[in-house]
Amino acid sequence: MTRKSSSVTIRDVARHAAVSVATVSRFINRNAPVSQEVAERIQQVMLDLNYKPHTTARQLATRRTLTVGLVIHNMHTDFFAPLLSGIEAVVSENQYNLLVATYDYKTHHHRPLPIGPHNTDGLLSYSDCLNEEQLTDLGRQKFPVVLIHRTAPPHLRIPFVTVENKAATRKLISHLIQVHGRRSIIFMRGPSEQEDSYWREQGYRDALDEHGIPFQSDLILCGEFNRTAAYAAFKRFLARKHPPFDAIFTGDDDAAIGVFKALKEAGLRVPEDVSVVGFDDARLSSFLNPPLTTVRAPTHQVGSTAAALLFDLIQERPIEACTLLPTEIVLRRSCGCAYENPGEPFYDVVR
Amino acid sequence: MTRKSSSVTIRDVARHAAVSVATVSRFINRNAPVSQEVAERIQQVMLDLNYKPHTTARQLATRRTLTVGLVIHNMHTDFFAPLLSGIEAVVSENQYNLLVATYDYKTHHHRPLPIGPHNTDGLLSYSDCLNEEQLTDLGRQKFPVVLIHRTAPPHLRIPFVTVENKAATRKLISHLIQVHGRRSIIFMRGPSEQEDSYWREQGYRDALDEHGIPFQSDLILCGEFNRTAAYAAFKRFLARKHPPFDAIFTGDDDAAIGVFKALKEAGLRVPEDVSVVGFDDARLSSFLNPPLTTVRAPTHQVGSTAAALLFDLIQERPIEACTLLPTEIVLRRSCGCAYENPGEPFYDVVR
DNA sequence: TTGTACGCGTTATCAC
DNA sequence: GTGATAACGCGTACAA
Repeated sequence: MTRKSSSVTIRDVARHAAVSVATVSRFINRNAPVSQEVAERIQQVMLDLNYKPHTTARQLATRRTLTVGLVIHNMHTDFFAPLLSGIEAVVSENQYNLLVATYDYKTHHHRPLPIGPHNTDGLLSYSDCLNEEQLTDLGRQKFPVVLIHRTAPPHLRIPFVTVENKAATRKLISHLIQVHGRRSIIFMRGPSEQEDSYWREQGYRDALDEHGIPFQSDLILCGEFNRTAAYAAFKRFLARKHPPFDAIFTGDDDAAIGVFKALKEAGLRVPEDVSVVGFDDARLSSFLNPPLTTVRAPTHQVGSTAAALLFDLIQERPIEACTLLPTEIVLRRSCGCAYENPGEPFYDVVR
Repeated sequence: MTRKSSSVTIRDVARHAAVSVATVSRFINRNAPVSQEVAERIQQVMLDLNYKPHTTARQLATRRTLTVGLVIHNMHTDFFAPLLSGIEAVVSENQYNLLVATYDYKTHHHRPLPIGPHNTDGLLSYSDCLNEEQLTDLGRQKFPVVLIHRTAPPHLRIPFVTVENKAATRKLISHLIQVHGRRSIIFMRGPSEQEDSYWREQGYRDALDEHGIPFQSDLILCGEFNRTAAYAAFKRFLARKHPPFDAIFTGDDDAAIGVFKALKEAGLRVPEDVSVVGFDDARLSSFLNPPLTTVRAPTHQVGSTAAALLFDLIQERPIEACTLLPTEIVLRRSCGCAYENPGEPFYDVVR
């Protein structure tokens, strides 16, 4: 195969510096001593020729890509930016590259995963983008994977990072009951296979139990963690025969936006008529009208922690298999709380 | 060099199927006819062995990475998600991979660009992440680059995609003057080398001229397109001896959030005392209190257009060198407008 | 400290 | 249609 290549290779450098390619390679990778004068000569030639090592060739020779991948459903949520930001910080700190792809086995299952052992050294997978079969397959190859916002299938030892959902939700629902006297609290679920949603619901049920309030399946809606779906679901709920309600846990902050709109259209006031609370403390939540009471999830930290774990895995350091990051409730006005200190800013500028 | 490699290669497939690697390669790439029975045999062996072509080796042989890169300052802005989303859609549609990196020559200039000809087939560069020298260097190598939200240095033929800033800003400022009778309008700049900010300022000046209002440099502040910086800058402005003002163009929507807070703390009402307008129509802008009057910038489309151009470049199709996407003003309440139609939703759920 | 020579997994050219 | 084999650019035993 005779191909002309315009780019300058390590061979060109070696020839101009009158040394062997091995010596140039050693100089570049600093993995074996090179005499002072030879080093200087190579350095100069590299500059003159504007030599750049060819990443792909290096990858093939070393069998390492120095790249990690992130697989995620989509990028439309407020969740995405802080998560990616946390990941990217750790990745660049480790001098690695980051490949991102949107993928969901439910819609893409006919297609192979765009990111995997063939082009990365490790993978971060968000929620249920990958199914159990895919995870099993990766596990069998001992390919480094860290799961984000989901736990690992029991037979696989895949580390994961998620946030504490249950206790925080329980605390928030208890707050609605104890402080604001709410007793008919709607719970909006997220996407069906979402673990966060499952644990939040457990917290909700626990809080009801704790206060002797019977669980009513009529008060369970599906907001899909999404403003549009939540809006539609809540409109349908209002339109049909429904039990009375005085509060809503929207599932997440994005869904709260849709609920706000539906309530507004129905002429219901927040928080006077209905308390509304969310989950995540997204970037916009404190700017909603009224500001949203919610649970703060350390999304940036979820990303950085997951990435750090992935590097531990890649470098074969011992790791923590389960990471549950702490959350805290943030009381604002939508639940009925008021700022007692009038000097406290309505708008939080610095987060 | 003797390395044990656990992965199954094209050679293994060839051996098991009793054909040559060339035939297997042809079958995989469908670039030459292969007899029916051989094809079936290869297919079966590939399944049995769970063979996956090695991307890196393929890249080295073809000299193509099937990957494009995005270089961006940081991911903290609301701007980032729709931009990336637009890019990713086109990239995956073209069966390419996307490498993302945060980089800014002003802070990273000691480090080489993590993404470039060595690991991608093309580059998208946001704003002023790369300096002219770096762009010149890439241009010399005829490496495909598309700039986002900045124009190309005049001597380089690098296509770019940005939005119409000047006319929209002029229209918005004129609206403040004509409809709301504002005449002392603060203008907040963005980061100093930001071209968007420059053109928005031209639009501002034109609007003043048009209505015979003298330009006052005392009314020019620097909000940095950032809520925290805008808050601080505006607080300083209020604290010092300053001319009277009755409206503020905040530069972008993020900065408007900081301005909202500072006004609130100063006991000034929006829009009764001061009209506030932004630029971008970020995801949260219609949810602010009051909803923000602004200019809608098609950020998702900026991303998808830039990516599409990059593929044109890579595939050597003819391209449009300059793309200026249209913007439109969005009147909400912060300028003083009210919704005339009471049925119109306060919250826009579907964008 | 340096050079030689081979291997990494694939594509593509050539001959058959 | 098919097979043998030289690239692709670099890393690294091994020998010197």
